[in-house]
Amino acid sequence: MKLSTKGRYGLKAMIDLAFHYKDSPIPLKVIAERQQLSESYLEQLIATLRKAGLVNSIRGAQGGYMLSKPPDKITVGEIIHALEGSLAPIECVNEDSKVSCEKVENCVSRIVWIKVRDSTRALLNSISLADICKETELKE
Amino acid sequence: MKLSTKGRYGLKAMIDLAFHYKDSPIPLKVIAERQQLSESYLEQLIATLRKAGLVNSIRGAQGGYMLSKPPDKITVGEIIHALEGSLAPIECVNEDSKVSCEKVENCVSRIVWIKVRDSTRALLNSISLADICKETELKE
DNA sequence: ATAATCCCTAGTATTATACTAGGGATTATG
DNA sequence: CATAATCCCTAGTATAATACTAGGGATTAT
Repeated sequence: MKLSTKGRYGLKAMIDLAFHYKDSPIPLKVIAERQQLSESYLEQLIATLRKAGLVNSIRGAQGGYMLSKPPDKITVGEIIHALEGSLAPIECVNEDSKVSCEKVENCVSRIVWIKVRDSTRALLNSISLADICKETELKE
Repeated sequence: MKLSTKGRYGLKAMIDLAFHYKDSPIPLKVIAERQQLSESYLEQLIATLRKAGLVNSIRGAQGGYMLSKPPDKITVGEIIHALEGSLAPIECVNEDSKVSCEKVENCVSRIVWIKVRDSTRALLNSISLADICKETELKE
C-alpha cells in the first residue's frame, strides 16, 4: 500500500508551484533544488502532469512551469491520479482499466477494496493545493 | 497505491476460514482449491498470519487451520497489517519504523499522507470478517 | 507404518521502480 | 545573430520487490 516516488515527488513539486503561484514561470531546476529532488527525474514527472493538464510550460530562457489553474482548483486527488494511475488498491476495482476478473460477481473481498478506493479518493479529492499552503503557513 | 497479492490472497484465505468457522480444522489444500490460489505460496502467507496470532494450526493428518478468534473479533485491518506491514502510504508516516526523515518538521506534503493513513486504517479496522460474511450472504 | 498434514528455507523469473544520460527544440537577452 | 537557459523526448540500467516454485523435515490420526 505504498505510494511510489512519482506521487510523492510530483506532489511536492506541485505544492512548490502553488506556493509561488503569483511569481511567474519557475524553472524545474529551481524546484528540484528547493525540494531536493533529481532534476532529470522530476522532468519526467512534470511531463506527466503537463499532459494531464495540471501545469503549463513556457520554453526557452526565462521559461519554466506554472499551475494551469489557481491552487484552490487543483486537488491532491487529481495530481496523484495523473502520476500513479487509479487509486484502486487492486486491479479488479479499477474503473480506468478494461481488465476485469470473471469472478467479480462472487468475489468475497471485493467489497472491502471498493470501500478503500472510495474513501481514499474522497479524501484526496477534498484536499486542494491551497489547503496545503494554508495549513503550512499556520504552522510557521 | 496497490496492494500486493500477499494482502489479497491472505484476506481471501481468512474469509474462507471465517465462512467455515464452525467446521473444524481446514487443510490449506482445501482453501487453496476453493480460492484458486497456489498452495505453497499460501503456505507462506498463512505462516505470517499464524505468527501474528490470527490463526491456529493443528499438525498431522486431519489437521489444518482455524481462526484464533471468532470472525467478529478479527478485523481486515489486523490481517492487512500482518501481511503488508504498516498502512502508511509513505515511510515517513510509518509508526512501526525507526527510519525518520530529518525534514519531517517542515515537510509540506506530510499532512496529506497522515490523513490517508488514518482514514484507511479507520476504515479497515471497522470491518470484521463477520461483516464480510454477512454482506456476502445477503447478496445470495 | 503410512498418509496427510503443517512447517521451514532457499532459490529464481519477472516486473517495477527510480533513476541517469544524452541530445534536440525553443526563445529571451546582449 | 550568438548564446545560454530552458523545456522536451527517448533509451538505457541498477536495484529491489514480487510472486512464486521446489524440496525436504516434523507431527499425528488412522
